[in-house]
Amino acid sequence: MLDNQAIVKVAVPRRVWDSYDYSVPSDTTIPRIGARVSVPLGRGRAVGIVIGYSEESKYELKDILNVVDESPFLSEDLVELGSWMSEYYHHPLGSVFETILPRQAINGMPAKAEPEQIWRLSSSKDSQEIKANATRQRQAYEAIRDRGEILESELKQFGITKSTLKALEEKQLIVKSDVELVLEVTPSPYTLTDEQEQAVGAIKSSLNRYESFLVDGITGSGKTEVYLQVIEQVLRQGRQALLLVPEIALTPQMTARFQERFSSMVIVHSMISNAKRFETWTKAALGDIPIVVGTRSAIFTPFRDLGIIVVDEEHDHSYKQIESLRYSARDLAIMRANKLDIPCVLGSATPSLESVVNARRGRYRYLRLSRRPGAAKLPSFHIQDMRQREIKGGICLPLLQRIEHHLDQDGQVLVLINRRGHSTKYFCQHCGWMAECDDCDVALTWHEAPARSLQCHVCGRRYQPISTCPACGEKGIAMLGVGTQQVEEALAEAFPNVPHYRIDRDSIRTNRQMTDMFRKLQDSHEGLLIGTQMLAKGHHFPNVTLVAVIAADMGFLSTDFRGPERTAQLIVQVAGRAGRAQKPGEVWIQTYDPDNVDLQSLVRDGYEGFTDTELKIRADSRFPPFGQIAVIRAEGTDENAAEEFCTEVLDQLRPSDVSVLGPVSAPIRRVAKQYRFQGVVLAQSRKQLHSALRLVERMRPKSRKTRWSIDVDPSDLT
DNA sequence: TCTCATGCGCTA
DNA sequence: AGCGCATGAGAG
Repeated sequence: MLDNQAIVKVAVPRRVWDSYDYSVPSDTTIPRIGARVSVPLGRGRAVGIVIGYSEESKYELKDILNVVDESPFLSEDLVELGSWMSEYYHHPLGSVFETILPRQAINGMPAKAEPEQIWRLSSSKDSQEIKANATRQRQAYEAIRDRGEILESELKQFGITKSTLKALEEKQLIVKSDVELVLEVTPSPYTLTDEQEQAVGAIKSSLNRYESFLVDGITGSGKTEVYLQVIEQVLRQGRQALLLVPEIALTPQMTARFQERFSSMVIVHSMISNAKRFETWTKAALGDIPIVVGTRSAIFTPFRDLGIIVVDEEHDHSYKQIESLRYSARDLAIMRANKLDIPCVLGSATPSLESVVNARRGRYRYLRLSRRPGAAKLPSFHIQDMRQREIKGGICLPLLQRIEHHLDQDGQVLVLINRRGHSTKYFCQHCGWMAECDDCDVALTWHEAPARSLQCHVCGRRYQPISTCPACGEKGIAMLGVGTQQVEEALAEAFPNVPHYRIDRDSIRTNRQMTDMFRKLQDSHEGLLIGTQMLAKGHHFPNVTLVAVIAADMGFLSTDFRGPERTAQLIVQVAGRAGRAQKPGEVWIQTYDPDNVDLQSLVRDGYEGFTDTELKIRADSRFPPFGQIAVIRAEGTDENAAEEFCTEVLDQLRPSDVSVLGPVSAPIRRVAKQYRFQGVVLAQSRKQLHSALRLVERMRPKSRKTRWSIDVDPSDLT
């Protein structure tokens, strides 16, 4: 081997902690950082990413087999981000790149980007030539006509295929051409409020350098318009933009707003096919896509020249991946913006406590949008003490009367109950037996719909209903605990003439169903909506004048340190969907614990008041954002092995200057036959936390059946 | 992760 | 001895 041979450091997509060194044959051009290379690995081969170079290596090196990409597949900032993630999340470097890269990239698929096609009508012919039964063709034709011109990829989203377009093309009704990346912006139809103006100005003044902003804007205050205007500015500079959204299926108006405003945009989300994601990647990397809108994993999209990252609804927990590599896309957005020296905008009506504290400490610039454009008023909050009240379908009588009152006044009522199903307990009155999942340590939920069955809400397993108790043989089956179906049943009985709609995962499976239901509601005066947290996202309900929160206690009294935060966010988000028109709304929260401090401050001083109260509690307990936290989890079918390994890891941590709590079994001890144990690691500083975790990160359980993980900045302790 | 070497229990 | 399976280590 020659002395001066080039050596590349390659991250191989396997569960390994370090990069591997390979030599580059002298007749091969040295691959660039971020490029994929095919390398021999053990007996086989792998496609990895070049993450650096080296002068020498202590290993007997093998040559790389070939260079897959001439221009880098991952931008350099993503290569750095990958290494940073491996250290920060204490996760093997190779697995980190496995998470970052789309499947096709790991399989070595070449990154060739075909030019995007755009369709428009041809001048001469008219639509008479489309046969009456060719509904797809008509649909495509009309979409193209209505928009003037439209991307083929957008048409595909409406379910229009290449063959449909080809048929229209042959009829000479439409023509296609390659997309020229000319930015087309439809002017804003809105006049900005002073606050919006200020926010836009502040962000625009720091384009081209790193700064983070927290846009704390109540629902309806026009955060989206702020995003649109700053992104427009970034695009005018010829740079690209990344917008992260919680769950694209539930944020239709956000994507619609962007599509109306900008000509070429691509939607990426976690549900999209791998092929599509790969294509989007290669195009964004080449600079052929100006804006990418996507969920969590879109944070790993490579860009040629990214100019801004916006994280909408930054408090949303779907930004945190809760398995394997447990990253937070919101935190990575900040990291990535910092590395690229570009601004990062976090927006929310209910900012996370972390972000609130970061803003207060001056790490983020705080931008507040406290007013709604137009006359729309904010709802008022009230507590309904339900102690010693008669209860019907989970709702106490005074609240039921209030619902009646609002319905009489032609107002719609929204009832929030964050539990699917009919009854959460199914038991024998005679002997006390209760239906539980065979594979999990949880009670089964009784469902009337879509089929009468018992369901495990943890693993999804279903069971047939029974008429006699399997323990004592008596016919004494009864139910307790209220879910959406039971509330719906009770309200339908109480108000038989009012149309009611249930919104949960069982009743609404597609975005279309949601939209249809939403339309019906808009057209009618009266209406009862009963639903879960699905109500907190996406659609607004302008005719709703009363929001009734049925089971807030579960959340506020939850043992999880983030329970109250989540509950407050959910209530405020749902409240924000209501009463946007002239009618001011009311929010009533029924509770058995009216003196709860979190609840009191929420009702008295709104989300901001809640934030102050809850931050004091967090400060006292040294939990985030006033301390650094990680959770060690171990699970396996062998209960003792899992617990022992968890103990072993925690014992290794104890001597360092962190506090270690546990091991304890997880709140649900067994899920899908796996016994779960966990421990909490609390530290004063990041440095302390990470040097402690470094001691244990490479530990391996005795048996392969025991699996374990480190969760840095956990979103909850479940 | 994937692959291979090792070693143990079981059977004949 | 020979087979199947679980376990542990290494890959550059």
